[in-house]
Amino acid sequence: MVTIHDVAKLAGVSVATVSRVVNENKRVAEKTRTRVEWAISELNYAPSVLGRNLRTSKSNLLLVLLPSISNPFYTEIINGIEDTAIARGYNILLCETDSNPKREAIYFNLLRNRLAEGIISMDPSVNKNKLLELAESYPVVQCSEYDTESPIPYVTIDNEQAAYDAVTHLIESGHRKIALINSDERFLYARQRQNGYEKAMQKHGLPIRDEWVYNAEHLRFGAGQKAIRTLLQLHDRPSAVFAVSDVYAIGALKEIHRLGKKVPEDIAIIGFDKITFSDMAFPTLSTIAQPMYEMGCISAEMIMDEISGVNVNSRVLEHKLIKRDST
Amino acid sequence: MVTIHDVAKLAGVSVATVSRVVNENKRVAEKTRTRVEWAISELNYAPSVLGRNLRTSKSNLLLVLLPSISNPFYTEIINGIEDTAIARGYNILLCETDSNPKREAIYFNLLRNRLAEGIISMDPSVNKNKLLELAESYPVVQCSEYDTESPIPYVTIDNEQAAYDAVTHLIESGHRKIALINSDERFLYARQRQNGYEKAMQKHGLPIRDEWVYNAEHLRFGAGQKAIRTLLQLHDRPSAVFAVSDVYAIGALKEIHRLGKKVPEDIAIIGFDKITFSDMAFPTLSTIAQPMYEMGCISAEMIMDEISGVNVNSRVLEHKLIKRDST
DNA sequence: GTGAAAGCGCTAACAT
DNA sequence: ATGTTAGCGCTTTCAC
Repeated sequence: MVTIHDVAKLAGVSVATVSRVVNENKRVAEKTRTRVEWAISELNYAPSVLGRNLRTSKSNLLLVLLPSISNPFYTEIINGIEDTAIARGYNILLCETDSNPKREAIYFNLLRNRLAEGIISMDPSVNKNKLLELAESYPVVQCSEYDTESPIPYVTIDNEQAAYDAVTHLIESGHRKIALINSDERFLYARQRQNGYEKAMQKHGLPIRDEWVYNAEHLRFGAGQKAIRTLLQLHDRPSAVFAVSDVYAIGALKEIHRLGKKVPEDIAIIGFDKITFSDMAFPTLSTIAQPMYEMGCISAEMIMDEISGVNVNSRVLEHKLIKRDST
Repeated sequence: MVTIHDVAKLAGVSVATVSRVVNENKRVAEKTRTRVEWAISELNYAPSVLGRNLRTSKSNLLLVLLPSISNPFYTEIINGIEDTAIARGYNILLCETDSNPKREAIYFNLLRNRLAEGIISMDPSVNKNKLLELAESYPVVQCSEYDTESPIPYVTIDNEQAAYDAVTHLIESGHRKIALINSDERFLYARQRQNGYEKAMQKHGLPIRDEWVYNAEHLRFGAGQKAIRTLLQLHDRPSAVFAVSDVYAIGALKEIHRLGKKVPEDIAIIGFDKITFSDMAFPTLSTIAQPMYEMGCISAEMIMDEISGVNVNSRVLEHKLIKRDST
């Protein structure tokens, strides 16, 4: 490995001068600078991030914590984070936790070791206490999922209102028996969307039956298929379904079709997120659009501001009802 | 930040002893070990990756280079890489290059700086020369895309044979006019699959018309939609299409449906990869299954073997024709 | 069994 | 304008 010493030797200067050139410090004579730059390219020298970090605690690296890379919802947020980070000279390190506390701990340590300068958490199953403890000493931002009672800044949408809008759309389309495919209630967004569902139903004097609320296990197409199978077997069958994720909704769409029924005639479906696939499904999926890309951009801005000592405020962004063929 | 010195002080020992305990070196008295361990947990100490790396060049970090996180094809490979790496104590750093040489350079430097110990490249647009140069000094493995003439070990499938199988399936279903939706011909897989397409056509004495070969721009659904629109406008229209990616095929499926035509009656479609969504599309997509997860596992094994000095050989894995409703 | 000290590559005072 | 040097947190000889 080529070190700063090799360059200094070849250029016939001290390591300090090389460091000055590399860091674009002004106080170097033009002639010296040229010679050093020549030596650098001659040796194909790249400064060690390790050595630099150790000295300056500056890695220009951001950690992004997410439960799984397989969900397209995160994919689009990440695009936003990346573009924004890159523009300000930061690079990101994607950390898939798989909801595994051990892996989470490894990534937290990366931050505590100053290998990264800040962390954006999108993991709903993150250990809230550990994250809070981390946030006391290091820059932390939460994206999408957050904690109502913690001081950690976040960017999100109004999940309750969004769910309310989705269900109201179904009601206004003439549905009275509306089911909910929810994910794990441990997650804040799941509870908030369930609240929105319930409020919309109550507002219109519609009954909520326990058996119409289905909690899916994993965030996969298969879970949506299983959910709709259960719902369709009910004695008192719902005529419409609100799924808290497009992934569930698309699985449901597929399964309904496989069973020879029609959407929205036999049963209407609305999803949540507006992932790219939602427009490729048959029929096209009505959904609640989250500004994923923007959420990514904003959380990246927030974390970089925090790092540079600027005060940041949480943000609640706008969602949008997208009416398509499934309702 | 808590350092090894803090722990040493609290435990009343030297930093060397703390280091021994942390690294599970045998030569520490039971009593001392207990006291040190107590101090560690008392202070919530986590060894600095930075300091350790600088000394040992051991980061237990793997770099994974990919063009875009949005393609589900990569997602499943990454799952395989992650599971395998984690099992052997490595963590991975996902690096999205967006086919941008500058970003590529940043990640290469991470390797040259020993911040990571090896790199798995899945980027078809990677700079072959730079990668080759890197491979002379550091562990490098290519996954899916590779270079026929370079000594860098790779894991892939037989793209030509797989494409041949896909097209043969269409021919055996009675099609004679078969179009190809390909991606950028700069990519090896694109050229190989085109070869397979041509060989299958020639083998059965079928004509290949230039206008039946469409090169899409970006790997997005929209590109598939655009491609099929062009193909359907041809005077001499193909009755079947082989798309080199499920993403193109699904876009095509959607567009055909939107135009009021039927698959496979009006036009048959076969894709490539077998991404999860291919089974959610309407109709379900026939495709060539790549063992993505396995490819990930094997490339991870390969890179870790390389790192530990074990000799590794390139691997060509089996593909499989999946007949579903679109053909 | 344990400690002292050198040194990994780098930056930033401080000196010249 | 440039060089000298301490020290970032850690591991690892080499003494004791």
